[in-house]
Parts: sequence; structure tokens; C-alpha cells
Amino acid sequence: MSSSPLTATPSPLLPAKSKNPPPHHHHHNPLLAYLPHCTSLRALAQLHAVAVKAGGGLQAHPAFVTRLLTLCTEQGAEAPAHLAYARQVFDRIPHPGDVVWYNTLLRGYARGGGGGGGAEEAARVFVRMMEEGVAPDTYTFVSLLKACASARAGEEGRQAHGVAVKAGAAEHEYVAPTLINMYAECGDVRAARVMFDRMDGECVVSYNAMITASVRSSLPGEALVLFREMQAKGLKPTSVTLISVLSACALLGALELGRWIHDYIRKMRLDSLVKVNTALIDMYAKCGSLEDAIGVFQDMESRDKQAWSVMMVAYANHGYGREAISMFEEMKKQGMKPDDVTFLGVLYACSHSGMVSEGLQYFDSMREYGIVSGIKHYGCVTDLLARSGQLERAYKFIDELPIKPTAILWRTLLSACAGHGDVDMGKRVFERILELDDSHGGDYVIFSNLCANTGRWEEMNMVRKLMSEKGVVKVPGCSSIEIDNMVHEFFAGDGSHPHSQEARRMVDEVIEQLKLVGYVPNTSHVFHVEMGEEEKATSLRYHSEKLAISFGLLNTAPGTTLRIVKNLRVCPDCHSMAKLVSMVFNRRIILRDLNRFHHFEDGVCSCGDYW
DNA sequence: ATAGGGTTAG
Repeated sequence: MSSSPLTATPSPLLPAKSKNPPPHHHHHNPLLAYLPHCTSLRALAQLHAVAVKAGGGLQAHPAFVTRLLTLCTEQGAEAPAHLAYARQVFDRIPHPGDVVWYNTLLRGYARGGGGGGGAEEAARVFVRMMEEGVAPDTYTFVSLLKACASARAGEEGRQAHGVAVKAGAAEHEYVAPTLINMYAECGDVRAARVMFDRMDGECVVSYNAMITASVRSSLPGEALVLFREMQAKGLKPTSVTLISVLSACALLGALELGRWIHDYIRKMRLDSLVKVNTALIDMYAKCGSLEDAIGVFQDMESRDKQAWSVMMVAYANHGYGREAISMFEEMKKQGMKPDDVTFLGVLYACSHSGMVSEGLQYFDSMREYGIVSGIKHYGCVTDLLARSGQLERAYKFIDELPIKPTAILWRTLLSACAGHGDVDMGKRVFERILELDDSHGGDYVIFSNLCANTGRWEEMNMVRKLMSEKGVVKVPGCSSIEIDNMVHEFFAGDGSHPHSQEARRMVDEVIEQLKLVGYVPNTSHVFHVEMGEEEKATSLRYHSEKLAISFGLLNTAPGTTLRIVKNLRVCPDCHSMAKLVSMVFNRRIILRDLNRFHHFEDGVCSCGDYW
């Protein structure tokens, strides 16, 4: 079914299955000189055919097998069939005695070739290696651990760690960072940190691994602490460090720090690296400055697929769906072959701009490019349908997927049900979510609000009861604003910020002025429904967005753009409040939501109230 | 013949 070169070059490449080990032709074969030039399986097969004609094959020659395995495994995740073929070749070798063969094969799994089962396959290869009495080296451990990392297989990873310790390889300068990375990829930052703390702390790569681990685990503040620490130690950041730190800035929405890193990058003359520029585009876009993102993109000497994809998503995130699509068309015109990530970007752009039919067409066209759609693509299509109000169709779409849907998929649909006020569909969906994951506070909140807004009081009470029975808690709303290189965080209602009293007073003042132009608090999205109307109004008044916006108004010069980052989706009341603030106080407000950006200016928002 | 760290639906 695949059209890989494998089908074109079947069995002749396989060494004969014999009980006797093949004779070791270590005699010189002049054809071996051509091996390095065989950069495809097809070429290798041709060489083999020539060898057969000349009398005597090549397939038993170690150099030939190595080349074959390398070619197959370096395709990694893109061509699982190649990897399977390499494995087949390998399994037919009676007594593989060369570490390189094992390492090469393990590398294929390390690159994600085995998918979710990659770690187990890698472990099996390792066991075979032990049985054959072949001694593993550091590359063996690196690849084995990477295989566990890319398969997110924590259990196998821990076992591999144990084996590495026994072999005395765990502290090796290449193995140790890989261990940190493995634990981070498997979601265990604490284990990663334990590994990190056990090291001398003079190694840039370990710092890089730990910084990345922190960013991956949504601990960007921790990443920045590590970054300062390594600078204090005199360790020189590499491009990888800077890329990770930029990613931390992106998470925090720390534009000023991001600009500082950008200057540093220029000073270090790292600004010609494509990946560094891609990280810069991502940082600027996620910190709310689409202009700067475009600037970096335009100044790039060359751009790869990732750069295009990141720019496309940046446009989409800021509400420029059409521009995002034209980026996609442009990159195709320039001869770039879109991949799974590129399509994720296009679908994302379509769903956020209400381009339903285009989105569905792009989704269908994935097959023409030989891309298998994954759960994330399905997520985009679900969003595309659901957001535009085709709830029933979205439900069917999820229900009939060729793979088991995740709670996230249903969650997407649930949000849309809330947006369209369809409590019946919402209920069906809510039940589907509970079957898969009943620990997510947001689901209860959304559904209970939907019930409240449609007058389904008994159901609402049931949901709330269920929620407290299960001990599920609501994630508190948190908004941050960066002023003079300091990130200020505000939580809904609480007074934890040193300036929160000040911010509260400012909110009171702002609200009074907004009331003059017709602002009426809209309490329909206040979760604590057992509150009285007055209490509800108070809770709403001190939503984290309002605190952050007011604090920003108070502490910046008139006319300064306010950049806010929120950890949840913005509530309708805060959204209309921000629109009014932009008009009354003549400020641009750029608010980053869990999902997208809202640019408020002159009383309107760039999302067109579609979010 | 091989190696460690980097962007991605909601």
C-alpha cells in the first residue's frame, strides 16, 4: 500500500536466511567504493543488482548492511515502512556482532520511527544485543533513551536509565542530557531536575536540556532562572539556549525580554540561523507584535517549511485568516512540500476565520500529499465545524473517526455548544467527555454555565455536585502584563499581587467611567452561581483581565499599548470591557487568550467577536 | 557507520 522504494526493491536485498553464519567476505570488493554515493534505497538496490551480475552479492558484507540500515533508519518518522524493512533485514542476520548495526537501528526508533511502540521495539533490539554479547556504547544509550523520549514511554525510559547506570554510562556527557530530555518528554520534570542537579553544572547542553524541559512543562519562569544562572556561571549560551529562552518569552508574553534576546542574538551574530529566526517570529507573534514577526520573516535570507508554518500560524492567531492562506499558497508556489504541521496551520487558520468550505477542502487535499491526518488535524476540523455552528455534523465527525477520539476533541465541541447556546448537544458531549476524562475543571465550568444560561437549574446543580464529589477544581483565571521588564501576574479576585489593592481601586474608577458610556456588567458567565447578584458583580469586577488592564492603565504613559496574557479564554464581559477601554482611554489593547489574540482599538476587536 | 539540546489543534 505504500509507494516507498521498498515495494520496488523487495527481497533481493535481504540476506539469505541460513542457519550458518554467512562467510565473512572481508575481501575487497571494488563495488564498495560506490556505497557512499548510494543516497537512496533505489540506488543501493541498483548497486546490488550490479554486484549480483558480477557474480557474488554484497548483502552479507557488513559495510553494505550498515549502509542499508542507515538509509532506512534516517528517514525516521517520515517513513515507518523503511524502518520496519531495516528491522526485517536486521532480524535475518544470524548473529549480528557489530555495535553500529544495533545503534543504527536504535537511531531509527529514536527519531520517532516506531511511533508509540518505538520504545518497546528499541528495548527488544537492546535485549538482543545483550544476548549476542555485544557491548553497548554511549551512542547505544543515547539512542535507546531517545527512543523512549519520542515514544513518551516513561516506564521504558526508567528501565533504560537503570541499565545505563549499571553500565556506568549515565553520567556520560552525552548520555546525561539525553536522560534529562527523556524525563522531560515523558512529562516528569522533577526526575529531569534530579538528573540535572546531580551534574557538575558546567555543561551548556545540560542547561539547554533543563531549560527546554522547563519550557515544555509550562514553567517558563523556571527556564529564565536557569538562563540567568548559566550566564552567571559564565557559560556561553548557544543558539539552542536562545531558541528555548525565546520560547519561554513566548509563553510568558514577555516582549521586552524577547527584544533583549533579539539584540543579544544580533550581537552574537546568530541572526542568520533559520531556526533562531523562526523562534523569533514565534516569540514576537505570541507576544502580540505581529509587525515584528513579519519584519523578521521578511529579513530572512532563506526560509524553511517551519519558518513558513510559524508565520502562517502567526497570521491566523492574530485574526488574518486570508493572509495565512496566501502564505500557504505562496510557499507551495515556491516549491515547498507542505507537511503535517503545515496543514495544521492552514486548518487552524480556516477554523479561526470561519472559512469552513476552504478548510474542508484543504483537509481533503492532505491525502494528495500522502499525509496521514492525526488527532490534531481532526481537532482543527472539529473546531472548524463546531465553531461555525454545525454542531451535529461535528458530533458525527468525532464519533466516526478512524481513531479513538480524545477528551480534547469533545472539549472543543463543548466550547462551541456553549458559544451557540445548545444545551442539549452540550449535555450529550459533556457525557462523552466524562467517559474519557472527568478531572478537567473547565468542562464542568463550561457546561454548568451553559445550563445556567439556558435556565436548566437542576442540571446545573447536578454538575456542580458532581464536580465537588470528584474533588475537581476550577483553574483560577490569571492574567499577566509586562511593564518595564517586570511581569505582573493577577489572579481573579485575590489580593496576592503587591499592587492588587491599587489595581482594584483603578478597576473601580475605570468601571465608573465606562458606565457613563453605557457599560453594563454581564454576569452570565460568573461561575459561582450560588452567589447573590451583588457578589456576582464583585467577582466579575475583579476578573484577572480587568485587574491587569487597569494596572496597565495606571502604570504606563498615556497612549502606550497594553499587552496582556491570559491563561484561559477571555470572558464576554471582559471582552466588552476591553473594547470600551480602548475607546474611552484611547489605548490599543493586545490580549492573548488561551486560543488566540484580541486586538482592541477604537472600541472594536480584531476577532470580530468570533472566538 | 553512529551522537546530546530546539516550533505544532483545544
